Amino acid sequence: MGRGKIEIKRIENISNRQVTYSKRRNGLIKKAKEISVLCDAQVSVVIFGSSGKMHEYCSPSTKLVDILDKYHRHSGNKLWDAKHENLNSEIDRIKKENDSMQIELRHLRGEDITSLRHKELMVLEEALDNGLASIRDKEMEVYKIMKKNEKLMEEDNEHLKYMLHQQGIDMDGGEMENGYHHHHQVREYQPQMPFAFHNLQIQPNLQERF
Amino acid sequence: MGRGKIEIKRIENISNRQVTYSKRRNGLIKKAKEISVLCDAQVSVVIFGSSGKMHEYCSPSTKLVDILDKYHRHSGNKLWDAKHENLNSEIDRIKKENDSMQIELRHLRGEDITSLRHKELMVLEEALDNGLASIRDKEMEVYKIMKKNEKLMEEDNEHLKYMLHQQGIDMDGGEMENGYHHHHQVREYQPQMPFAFHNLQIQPNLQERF
DNA sequence: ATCTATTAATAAAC
DNA sequence: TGTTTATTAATAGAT
Repeated sequence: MGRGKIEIKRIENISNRQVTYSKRRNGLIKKAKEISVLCDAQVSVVIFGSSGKMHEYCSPSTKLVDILDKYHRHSGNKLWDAKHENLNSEIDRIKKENDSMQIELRHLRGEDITSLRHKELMVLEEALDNGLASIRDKEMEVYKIMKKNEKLMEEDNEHLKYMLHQQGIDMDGGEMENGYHHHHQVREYQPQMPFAFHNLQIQPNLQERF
Repeated sequence: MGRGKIEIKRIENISNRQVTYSKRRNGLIKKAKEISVLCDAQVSVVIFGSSGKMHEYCSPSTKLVDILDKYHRHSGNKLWDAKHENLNSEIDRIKKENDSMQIELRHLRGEDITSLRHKELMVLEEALDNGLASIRDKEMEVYKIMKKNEKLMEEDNEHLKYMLHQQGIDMDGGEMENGYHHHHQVREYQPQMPFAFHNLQIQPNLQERF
C-alpha cells in the first residue's frame, strides 16, 4: 500500500526506517484503538523503536497493569513470579517456619498430641517441666523481692513512728501541718523495683512453698 | 475499507462484533509483526476479547517479560511496585507473626522471662501446667494400653503353657517340629496398638503415680 | 509534514 | 470459522 509494494524485511536505509517506523507506529496504535472501541476489547500495545524510545497504547478505562495482571493469570503466573522469585521464596520459607512453630506451640499447649509417639511425648514433657521450673524460679525471685520490700517498709514504718513519737505527735491520722509526709527523710526503697507491687497477688502455688 | 464505511463505535450486533474482532485482531498482529521486522522494533500486543480469551504477540527473539521489564523501567517503576508492595507487606505480616510465636515459644521454655511482669508469669505458668497435664494424660493413656497388653500377653502365655502341657511337651525351649510357634491359634492382641512397644521405656514421672 | 498513487485491510455477503 | 469482492484505509515514495 503505497507507491510501490515493499518486502517485509528490515529496512536498511536508516531515515527511511525511521519514517516508516513513525508512520506504522501511529497506524498500529490507531488500529488498536479501533478494535478496542468496535469490539469492546482490552488491548495493550508497547513498542520500542530501535532508538530505544517507548510508545504505548492501552484501551480506555483500563490500566496497563490490569491487562498485564490478566495476562499474568492467563499465562500461568509465570510473569510476576520471575520478577518476584526472591520475595516469593522468602514468603515460602517464613511460612514453613511459621507452620512448624505453630505446631510446636500447639504441642506445648497439649493440643494435637494424639498422633505423637511416646518418645516425642517424653521430649515435650521434659520441655514443659523445664519451662515450668524456670517460671517458678522467676516467681520465687519475685516473691523474695516482695518479702524483702515488705520488711523494709515495716522497718521504715517503725522508724517513722519513732520519729513522730519523738516530736510528741500521735500516730493516728498524724500529718504535718503542710499535709506532707516525711517519707523523703527516710531511706529509699530498692530503686530498680521490677514489678508493680500495688497490683500483685500471691497465687496459691507460690504460697504452698513457704 | 470494506463494502461500506463504518463508524468507529461499539458494534452492537454480537456476531458481527465477534467476526470483526477476529479479523481485526489478526490484522493488528500482522501489523505488529510487520513493524517489528521492517523497523527493527520490539513490539508487544496483548488483547482480551469481550469473551475473555487472550491473544498476544511479541516480537521475535524477545520475551514479553523483557519488554514489560523495559516498560517498567521507562514508566518510572510503577509496574512491579504494586505487586512488590503486596508481597513485602505479606512478608512483614508473617514475620511479625513469626516473631511473636518465637517469643511465646521462648517464654514457654522459660527463656527471656526476666522482663516479664508477675501477671504474665502467672499466665505462662498456667499454660505450662495445662500443657503438662494434657501430655501426662496422654502418657497415662499409653501406659494403660501397655499394662492391658501386658496382661493379655500373660494370659496368652498361660494358655500356651497349658496347651503345651496337654500335649505332653515341656515348656523349656519347646518348639514345634517345623519351628513355628502356635501363636496364630491364640487370640489377637489389640490391633490398633498406637506405639512401638519394643522401644518403650517407662519414665520415672509416670511410675510415681502407681 | 503533506500529497497521492498504490497496495493492504476489511465489511458484507456467502 | 473460511472465501470472495467491493470498498475504504494505510502508507511508500516523492515533495
